[in-house]
Amino acid sequence: MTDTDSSPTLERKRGSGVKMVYDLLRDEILDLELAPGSPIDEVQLAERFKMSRTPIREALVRLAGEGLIDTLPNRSTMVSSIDFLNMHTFFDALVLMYRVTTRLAAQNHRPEDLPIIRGFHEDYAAAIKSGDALAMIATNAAFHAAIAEAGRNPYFTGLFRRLLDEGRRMLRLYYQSYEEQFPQRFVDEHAEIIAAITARDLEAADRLGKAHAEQIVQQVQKLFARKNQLDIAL
Amino acid sequence: MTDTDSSPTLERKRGSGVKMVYDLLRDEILDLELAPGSPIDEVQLAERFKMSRTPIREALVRLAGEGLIDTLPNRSTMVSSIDFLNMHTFFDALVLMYRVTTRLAAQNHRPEDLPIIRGFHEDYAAAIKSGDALAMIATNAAFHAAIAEAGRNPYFTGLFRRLLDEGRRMLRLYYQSYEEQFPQRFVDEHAEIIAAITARDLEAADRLGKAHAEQIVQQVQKLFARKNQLDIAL
DNA sequence: TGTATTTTTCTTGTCGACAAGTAAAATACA
DNA sequence: TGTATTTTACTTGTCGACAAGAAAAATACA
Repeated sequence: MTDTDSSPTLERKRGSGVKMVYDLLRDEILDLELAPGSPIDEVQLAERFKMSRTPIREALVRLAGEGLIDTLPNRSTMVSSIDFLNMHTFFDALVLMYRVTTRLAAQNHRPEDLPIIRGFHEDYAAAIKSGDALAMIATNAAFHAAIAEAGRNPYFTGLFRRLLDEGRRMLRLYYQSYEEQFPQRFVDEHAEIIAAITARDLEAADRLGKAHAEQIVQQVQKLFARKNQLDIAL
Repeated sequence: MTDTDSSPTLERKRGSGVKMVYDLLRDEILDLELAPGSPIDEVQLAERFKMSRTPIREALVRLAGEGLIDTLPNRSTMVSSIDFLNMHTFFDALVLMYRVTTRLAAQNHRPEDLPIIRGFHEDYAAAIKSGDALAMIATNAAFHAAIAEAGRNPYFTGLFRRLLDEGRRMLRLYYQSYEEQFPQRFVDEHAEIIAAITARDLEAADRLGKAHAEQIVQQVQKLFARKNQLDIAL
């Protein structure tokens, strides 16, 4: 292995470019660094990442497949908007997935899953304590995603992940302007959920998952209502 | 608009190429004309469709996003295999989606949805009568997809459509060698489901959707068991 | 003859250039 | 001055060619 390469940062491994662009754009979209409706320009991205348009294009096709960007044929492509009118369909799906993934975790989890779940549980508790709203969102999502993985149904985990992503985007929109606390109660509920999963108590897991999801949805809706009220007042 | 074009078939509209390739390959995969594991060669497809590899590639990226093909980096890409080991996760998801979409249809359907649903119901009855197994699969899927649309939750309809696609592929595998009848009973159950939706009876819709789904799953599993038994005997 | 190494072949990944299509700008016309 | 039409500018879609990586084939060596 002769080390004659002089520019290590410029030379990426073949195929790593699309993944990098995909991951980065995905994060920027979900973190609202790229606001909904923002135009996405291929040549601009090509210059930014110092590669040709081809791999950029592939990343964009993937993102479009997940509904994160919208493409108008022959015209432009932009970050997809958040559909507030049909938010209830989102909440319906979210609650059901919370329920079913928690139940399946109680049924199908393996011993090695529990430490992972507990780890995210502690991260979440820490986020609550520190008052970092964005960390709360992230760790809560990670906690429930880990539970879903332990349930071992890829169809459900797939949908659930998409919903959590979309939720991340929506919450980010509101937490930009507010510092809000998720109540301590959520931490206790997480602990109960872990107990039910560990005990393989399907019914309890189902019930707790549903109740917890509805709590969260209520909290979010309360947040939205207050925000809208303020918007109207201003 | 001067009509100087001499070769109408060769000149496709800009952007229509990827859709054509995508749709066609998708159908071929779901109909098992392309068997699971079949290699997919870009240049071969490019020659077949008389276009460059670029639009072919875009179609393949889309198909990969839906899990219909698997790509080994720098090596090959092939039609994704059917996972028989974890078929129960597929059935779990399918039953739940049958349930929830039927319930939501009872809740959210609009008058204009019912004729569409009834239309597919009649198509299904006709398929049963004619004994055409593949038509049974297709019309049954169309019937339930229409119900899901009437439920108006894009998250659920999205997952459900994917599940129905995957089911189409699995059943196609078994109906290649067998001529099997779905019982007349399924037609009656469809009629009951329509009645519950029309009456906006959520609980009945939920119950019927679940029972119907479990019937179908049982039927399919029975089919699989007999097929496997035969395979062993041979 | 059997194994390690090199060479070849084949497929995918990336590139730069060009063509088609659309929106905005500029011009013509009333 | 206001509207219709042409021109321009810019973005996306497609192409052909080349480079990188990996498997298969061929060769060298014991």
